[in-house]
Amino acid sequence: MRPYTCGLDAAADVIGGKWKPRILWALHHGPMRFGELRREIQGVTEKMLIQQLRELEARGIVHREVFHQVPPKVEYSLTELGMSLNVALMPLDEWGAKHMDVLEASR
Amino acid sequence: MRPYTCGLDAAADVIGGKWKPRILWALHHGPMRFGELRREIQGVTEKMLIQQLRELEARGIVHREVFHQVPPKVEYSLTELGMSLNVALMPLDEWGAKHMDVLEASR
DNA sequence: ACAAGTACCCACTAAATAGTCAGGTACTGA
DNA sequence: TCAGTACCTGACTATTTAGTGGGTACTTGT
Repeated sequence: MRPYTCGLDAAADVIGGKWKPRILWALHHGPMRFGELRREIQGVTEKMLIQQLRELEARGIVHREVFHQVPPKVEYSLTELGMSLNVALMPLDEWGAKHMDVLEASR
Repeated sequence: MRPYTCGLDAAADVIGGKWKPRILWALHHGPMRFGELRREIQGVTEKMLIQQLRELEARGIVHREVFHQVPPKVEYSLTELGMSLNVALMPLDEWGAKHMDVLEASR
């Protein structure tokens, strides 16, 4: 595991993963339950969603809160760090949105 | 190949790949030859570097210019689109740099 | 003659990542 | 009792991504 060579390198490592950007995007508007996330991010399997959420949790990006209820309720939200990450991601989102057509065409 | 759901999704697809952020970072200061890039981005293999460069070229992010000389010379540089991407990546780089210590610790 | 530098390509393997499917608990409502 | 919801876990497979080691063609330096 080589050390990060620049901030971008470190950030890429955190958001790398097929579903992480979508998760971050979904959580932008507030806390969400597991099931809500699953419905929101269509195409993701339960397993992958859990896996990616756990990774983001381990990195301190998302917070996982279990409510001891029946049926069970688990809420995921962005931490302070997660929110600051999302802020840093905004220009990138705008860039992607702006050039969406060209990008769609070239893949 | 699902359509992009948001700009972030599209952008992540473009910069996704083990070496792409490093390449973008390296080209930030101007055009570079293949060999220079290889030396700059230590740890990358020739094959991966070529592969990722080709992908970035196909996406319109980098420009490849061949000089018909012996020994051969090929120069890679950022296109307008590539430069705008790099600008959008700057906050992310800063975020990564700022939280480098926490991020290093949690992997 | 021969190694070294330049910018690659190709076949193959290994590792990382993602997906499928079956299960498991602790309930609620019919 | 039986289906249904919510939130998972673990075994296994498939796909994608990355790495290894070889080869090309040509020239300059020793």
